[in-house]
Amino acid sequence: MGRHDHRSLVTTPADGLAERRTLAVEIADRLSQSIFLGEIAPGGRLNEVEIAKRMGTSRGPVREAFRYLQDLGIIEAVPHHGSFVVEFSSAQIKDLIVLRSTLEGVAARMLIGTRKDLTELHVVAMHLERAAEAKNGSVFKRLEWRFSRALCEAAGTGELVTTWEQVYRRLRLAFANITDNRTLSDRAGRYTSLAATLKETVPGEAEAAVRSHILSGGFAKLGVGVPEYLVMDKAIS
Amino acid sequence: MGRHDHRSLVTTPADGLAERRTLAVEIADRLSQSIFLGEIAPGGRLNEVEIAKRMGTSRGPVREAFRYLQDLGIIEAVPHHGSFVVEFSSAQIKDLIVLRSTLEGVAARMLIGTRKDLTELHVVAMHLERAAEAKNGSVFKRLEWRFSRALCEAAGTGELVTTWEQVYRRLRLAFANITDNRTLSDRAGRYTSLAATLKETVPGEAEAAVRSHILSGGFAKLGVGVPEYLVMDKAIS
DNA sequence: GTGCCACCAACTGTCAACAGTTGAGGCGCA
DNA sequence: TGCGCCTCAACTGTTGACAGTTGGTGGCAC
Repeated sequence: MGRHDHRSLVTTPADGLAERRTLAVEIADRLSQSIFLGEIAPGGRLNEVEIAKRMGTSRGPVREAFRYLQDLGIIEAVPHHGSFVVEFSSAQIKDLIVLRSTLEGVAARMLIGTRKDLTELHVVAMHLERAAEAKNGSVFKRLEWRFSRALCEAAGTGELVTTWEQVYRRLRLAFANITDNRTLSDRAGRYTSLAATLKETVPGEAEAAVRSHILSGGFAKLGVGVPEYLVMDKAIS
Repeated sequence: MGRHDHRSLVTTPADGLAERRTLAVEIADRLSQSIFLGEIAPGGRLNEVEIAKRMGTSRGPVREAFRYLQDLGIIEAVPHHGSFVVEFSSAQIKDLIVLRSTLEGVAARMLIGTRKDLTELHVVAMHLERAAEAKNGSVFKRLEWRFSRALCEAAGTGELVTTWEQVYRRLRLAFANITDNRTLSDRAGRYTSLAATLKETVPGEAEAAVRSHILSGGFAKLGVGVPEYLVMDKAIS
C-alpha cells in the first residue's frame, strides 16, 4: 500500500502537503491503538489529566484527540461526565455487518461496472492463502482489511472509502474479543473463489457475491445464520 | 419527530441525561448553519480568532467546534494552515449519490424483511404532495429529508442512521447551489408511488425500488443519466 | 436507623497568554 | 531588472491556571 505500513487512523484529507503531525493526532493514534488492543475496555473511561500526564502534554491536545476519536466512532463523550470507549449491542453489530456488506457490495458493482483492474484483489487473496498456511492470524486479519479496502479504493472516490472505513473500524472494535471458529484456510479459500468470481461476472452478480461473502462471514462469527431477507438474489445486469 | 424541531447536528450519543449544551457544540451548530446557508462558501476559510470574537468566547471552544464539524464532514483541517469548508468534485457527488441510494436501499430491504410499520412513510409522502401543491420548496426539502430518515430509523439501530446521516449531510452541502429542474409535484408523485410500492412488495424489490428512486433523482439534479451498471434488477426474494 | 443537607474531591469546561509555523513583502545585491 | 535572503504579520499549536459541575461522603436532626 502506501508509504507507511502503520498509517495514521486520523487522516488529514485531501492533500499531500499535510505530512505534519500535530500532538493531538499523535495522542489520538496512541489511544486508539490502546483501545483496539483492549488495554482500555469497552465502556472504560478516559481521564483527561491522567492521559495528559502520561503523554507529557497539557490537556488541550488530549481534549482534541478525544474529539478525533469521537469522530472515528470509537469513543463517546458525555458533557461534564467524560469520554468512554463505545460498547456495542448485538443488534448494533448485526447492523454493522449489514452495512459493511452493503458498502463493499456496491463497491464491487462499481468495480465491475467500470471495468477496473482486479489484480490487487487476486494478489491479496494469494497472500491470504499463504498466511492461512502459516497459521498467522494477525497477518491474516490485516490482509482481510486490505482486501476490503482495495475493493473500496478501486471502486470510487474517497467518499466510499471514508464511509466504509467508519463502519469497518467500529466493526473491528465490536469484534475485538470475538474469535472466528472457522479455519483460516477455509476463510482464505472463500476469498480466492470470490476473487475468481469477480474476475468474470456482471455488476449485479458481483454485488450479490461480495455481499453474501461478508454476511455469511460476519454472522458466522456471531454464531447465528444470515436472516433470509438479507440474502440477495444474483441479479443479472 | 423529537422534541426539538431544530435539533442539534452534533448528537451526544447514547443517553438522555445529556441535555447540557457545551459552548463548543453551540458554536459548531451556528457555524454549520452558516455553512449550509452558503454564508461561508465552499473552500472558504474559518479563522479561529475571528470566530471566537464573533461568538464572544475564547479560541478553545472554537477549536473544539472545528473538530466537530470535521467529524461531520463539512470542513477539513490542514495543520498550521487552517480549516476550510469542503468542496466536492462531480465524481465525489456521484459517489455520494450511489452511497445514499445503497444505504437507503438496504434500509428498505430490512424494513420489509422485518415487517416494520410503514405508516410514517405514507404520512410524509402525503405531506410532500401538499408541500408540492403549495409550491413550498424549503418545506419540501425538509420533508424529503424526513422521508429518508424515517426509512433508516425504522430499519435498524443507530448505526445505519449515523452512517446515512454522514452521507446525506455531505450530499446536501454538495447540492447547496444546485436546483432540481423537475417540478415539485412530479417529485412528490414519485414518493407517493414509492411508498405504495413498499407497502406490498418483497425485500429485494424494495431495495431495488428505493435505490432507483434515489439514483434517478440524484443524477437528474446533475443533469446526467444513471450509469447502466448501477441499475439494479428487481430481484425477487 | 433514616433521611436530608452541606461540604469536598475529582473531574470537565473555559480562558488568556505564549510558542512555533507559514507565506508574503521588502530589501540588498549581483 | 531579477534573484535570494530577511523580517514580519497573521495565523495555528500548546500551555497552565481558573471556573463550574457532579456525585459521593460525612455529619446532623429526627
